[in-house]
This record gives sequence, C-alpha cells and structure tokens, in this order.
Amino acid sequence: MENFDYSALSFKSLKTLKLIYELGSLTAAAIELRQNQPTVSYTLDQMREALHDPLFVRSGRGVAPTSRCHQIMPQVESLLRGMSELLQPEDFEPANAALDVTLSCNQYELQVIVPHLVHRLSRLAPNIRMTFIQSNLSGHQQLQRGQCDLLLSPVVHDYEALYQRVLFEDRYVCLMAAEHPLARKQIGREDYIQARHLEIYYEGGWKPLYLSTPELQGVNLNVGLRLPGVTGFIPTIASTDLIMTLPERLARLIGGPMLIKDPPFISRFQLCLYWNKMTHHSKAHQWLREQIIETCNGLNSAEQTDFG
Amino acid sequence: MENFDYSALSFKSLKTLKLIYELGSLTAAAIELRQNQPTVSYTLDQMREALHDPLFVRSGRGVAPTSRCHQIMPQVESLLRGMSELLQPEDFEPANAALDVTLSCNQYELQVIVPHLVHRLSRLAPNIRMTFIQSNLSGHQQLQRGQCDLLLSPVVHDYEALYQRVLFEDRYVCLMAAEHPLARKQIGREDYIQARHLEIYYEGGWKPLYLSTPELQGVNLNVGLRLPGVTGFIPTIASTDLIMTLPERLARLIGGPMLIKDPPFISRFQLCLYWNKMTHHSKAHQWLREQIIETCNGLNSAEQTDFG
DNA sequence: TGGATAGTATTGATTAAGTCAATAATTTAG
DNA sequence: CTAAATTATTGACTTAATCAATACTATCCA
Repeated sequence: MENFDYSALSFKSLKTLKLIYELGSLTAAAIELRQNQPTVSYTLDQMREALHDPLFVRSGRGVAPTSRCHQIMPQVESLLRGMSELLQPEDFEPANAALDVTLSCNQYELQVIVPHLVHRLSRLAPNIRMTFIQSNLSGHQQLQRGQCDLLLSPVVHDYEALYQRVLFEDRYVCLMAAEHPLARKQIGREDYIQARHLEIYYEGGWKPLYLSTPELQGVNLNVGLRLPGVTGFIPTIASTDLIMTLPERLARLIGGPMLIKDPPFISRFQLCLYWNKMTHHSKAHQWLREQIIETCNGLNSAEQTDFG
Repeated sequence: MENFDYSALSFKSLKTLKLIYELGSLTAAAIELRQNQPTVSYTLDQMREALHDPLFVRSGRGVAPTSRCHQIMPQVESLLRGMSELLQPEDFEPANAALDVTLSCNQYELQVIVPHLVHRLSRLAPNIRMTFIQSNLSGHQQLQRGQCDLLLSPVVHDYEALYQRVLFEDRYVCLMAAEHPLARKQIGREDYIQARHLEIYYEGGWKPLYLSTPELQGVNLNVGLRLPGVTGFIPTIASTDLIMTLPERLARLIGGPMLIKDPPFISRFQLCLYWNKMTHHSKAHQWLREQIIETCNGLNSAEQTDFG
C-alpha cells in the first residue's frame, strides 16, 4: 500500500474495466457508460500502466481479456461491491444492529428514565449495548469531548455545538411521613425553613436546583440527616420530623406511603436530552434518540410500572 | 452499484480518509500525504457529500470521527487492502498456483514432448490443469482466436501478432526392419522411390514436410500401407519390405528394434512454441513457457525415459 | 476572562486530469 | 482485396485537483 501509482484505481475505472470485460468491446462499454469511446480507451490505458499488463488485446471485432485480466476480475468485482456498499445509506434495523452507546446522566435520570429505556431497548434492539456513566457537573463537557454519546440532564442553558431536545417537565415537591406535623397544612416559607430536612448530597458536588430559588437565597436549612444519594429505602429511615425536597417524579417513585406536598416555592425544570455532532447523522442514533423521547412520553401516562 | 456519485471513491480519497482517522488531524494527514491541508479538506468534503455524513467533526485540536465514520472504517481498510493487492505484481508460486491452460499440437509433439512436460508439471505445479487439443492445420488460427494458449508446431513462417520460440531441430529419417533389402546400403533416390512405403495420414489433412523437398517433387510414392496416425505398434505390423519416413525423434521413440537410416534427401525442420498477446505478460505463463523450453532441452540429453 | 496558539474552512489563481470530436490505424468478414 | 467495424491517437476543450494566502474556530494558559 506504499508508493504505487494508485491514481488509476477508482470506482469509475474499475467499473469501466468490468464493463469492457463483460461486453468484450470498448465501444459498447462507452455506450453503456454514456461516454466517448476514446475516454474508455484512455481509462483502460491508465489501468494498463498501473497493472503492468495489457488487460485486453484486440480480438475479432472487439477485445479479449488477457490471462491477468481474467485473474484479477473477481477481485475487481469484489472491490466494486465493497465500494457500492460504502455508498449505500446506512441501513439500520433495530432488531439486529450491534451498537455501543454511552449515556451520561445522574441519579434522578438513572432512576426515573433509565429502567424504562433499558426495558424498551432490550425488547426492540437487544444488540445495543448501553453504558451509563455519571455526569456529576461535567455532563456537557463529557459530551463535547466524546466521552459519551448522549446526555440526560436538566436544561441549564443552550449549549452551542450541542443538539438538544426537551423530554418532559418536573418540579420539586416535599416528601414527608403521613404523621409529620406539617402533614395537614399548606407549607409556608417559615414552616419550611424551620423544619428538619433530609438532604441528599452528591459526590460530584452537584446541588439541587431548588436551592437556587429566590425564596431560599441566603437561607441555611436545618439539616437533620444527610444521605449520599437517593435510594429506595427512604420511607424506612425517614423519621416523622424529617422532610425532604426532591423532584416529583422521583418522589412518586421512591416515596412509598409518604406524603407529597407543595413546597413554599415554585421550582420547575425541564429535563433534556443532549447529543453532539458525532452521532447527529447516524441512522442508528436517530432511532435511539427517538426511543428515548418515546420512553419519556410513556412516563406521563403509565408511570407506575416497576422495574428492579 | 447504480447511479451514485462515485467519483469521490478512489484509492487516494480512501487513503486520505484512513489517515485522518488514524492521525485525528487533517493537517497531519496532509503532511503524511505530502499535500496541502486544503487539499485534504477538499477531499474530505467530497467524501462527506458522497456518504452523506460529516465523517469527522472538530474536536479539541483536531477532528474526531463520527459514529458513521467509525462504522465504515473497517470497510475502508478492507477496500484499501484489496486495491493494493490489485496493484501488486502478479505473484506466482508454481507449487500452489491454479491455472487452466490449453495447448494445441499434433501427434508428433504429443508423443515427443507432452509426456515429459506432463511429468515435469505434475511434480512442480500440480494445480495447473492442462488441456491438449489437436492443431491439424489451424493451430495458428486457434492461437489467434484464443482457442488455445499455447501451440507446439514446426516453424512454417513468422506469424505476425504471435510470439514464438524455437525449441529444437529434427530431421526426417527412414525407419525399416533390420531384414529390409535396403538395410545394408545407403539409400539412393531411386531406391527410395521404388520401395514400398508405410504412410501415416492425418484426419485434418496435414502433410508431412519431407514430401515438399525438391528431391520428391512430382513423385508418386509406392504406398503399401496407410495408417491413421503413429502408434507404438509400428514395429509389429511393419513387414520386411515396408519403409517409413518420419522425424528422427519419433522414430527413436516408436521404432523399437527397427533400423534408422538417412533418406536420400535432407529435410530438417525446427519445432517451435507459439503463444499470443493474451498470456504474454502473465507471470504464470512465462513460467510455464520456461518449463516447456527446459523440457525440450532435457530431451536432447536423456531421451530414453519412458512415460506411458 | 482575554489573548496566543493550533487547528479547520474558504477563496481565487494555477496546474493537472478527464472528456470529446475528428481521424488514423487495425482487423475481420465477405 | 475491399468494405465495415473497431481500437488507438491527436489536439482542443472542459472539468477537477492542487496550492498559497487567509479567514475562521476552538482550545490552552495566564
């Protein structure tokens, strides 16, 4: 693959060669190719020089292939098939397509979306292998650097050079035991501030969005318990006097018998799917993104399905 | 393989693509290719259009392949390997090479040369399959029409558009029983003409060359027996008063205990190997022709080896 | 945050390659 | 040996490839 005169080898010239071979005539090949006969002659000359063989010799009315020509023809045809495969638009059949995809997200998305997505994909495209990594604070950076193919994250602002699509909305709510003192009244700002809180913290240093609402600026909450992440046993360990603030969809998922109540502020956010230029045109990824969107649409109607 | 814009697919453009992939940089690829960076950019643009995908996106200092690019890369590499194989000079290893060859000749060559040739080939190149056809009078025509790849025939004159190589010389001799009346004397012209002859005739209408010598012009030989071709049992059926005129090498081969004597004329001829343009450049055929030449050289020294 | 730096993309001029029409040179067929 | 058909050659012309200069874009680092 080194210092050859490879200029002669192109899809076009190989196709010409094959046509001459099949038709036994330069003129006929030229007609088939909608070219002039000297053009075919010129192309053949190039091949002759590149392959150091006449390839065709005059014979009867037309030309006959040389021994070498016979010999290389199968390879020529194989190359032509290979090249036209390359030109064929990417064919993607979910049922068969093998694909490695890395998706970055955090606890919330991992609990609310991922189980449903995995379930759907295992049915429709069992050969897609998904890897999930933690976003922490650097999800968009991971995506821009190609460390992941997809990112599930709340909208913060428009990232240039990234594509995005809103999946659904959510809001923060308060979760508390049915026996909690605040259980029977609307929670006011003072109630909220003075209550004992169960706080979830994240190793990556991520702070929940509701802490940025105007109502809570400059406030130090009275934290009675700190847990490293949301888990399913929250109802078991949350004592009567603790309240917890978390997204509604997550609260409904893990809250069990606990009460969900409005907090004394409005904190809505949108969850968004991000991807980058690398996968934007891929038929497989287009299909995959569609699956994520539909999975999230499905969440609104049938949220209660339980996956391990 | 139909109406694509295949102009972008060439050895060169695929090589460029692969280099960008390996180096992650258009500039680096350009240096490696001893081209300008815009040239690489231009080539990449063509591929992008042909494959309907960006293939590479800017990333860090350089570019990163898209999903599609990753996907097609094995195919690209396979095509490059295939193309450089095509450019590689024909590699011919006698021991393995499979080849079909058709050789045209007549009885003389079939008896004198072919057994030795077959023996040699079955040892050196067992996968060459040889087919032997009868030349009769149209050997050169067969060769020009590609009905055979090789022709063994006495030199008649230079055939344009055919390649040739003299293999050896031979001459006509008289073969007779040891008890023949002419056995003990030099055969004069009158002796020869009045003797009873065993004549070999050929279905194709071929006439032995010695009949054209000046000494035999206008002479009708006294033919006592006509046989359709030379066979090994000539000594058995040739009675004491028959003489036979045939090439010396053939006479030695089939004459058994019979006498070989000079005829009353000099009739030498050269035996020649002919081939055509179709196989002239083929390494395999070049080797094969060499084998025929060496087989014939071997005949002069060790003619007595017997093959069925 | 704002250059400095190291890339890619774009542009216009230049050079090389591909294509065509006309015709010469071959080869077969009758 | 001529007529017909086909490949090879030539020179004009059109298109594509290449280059140098430069605009543009994204990182890196203070």
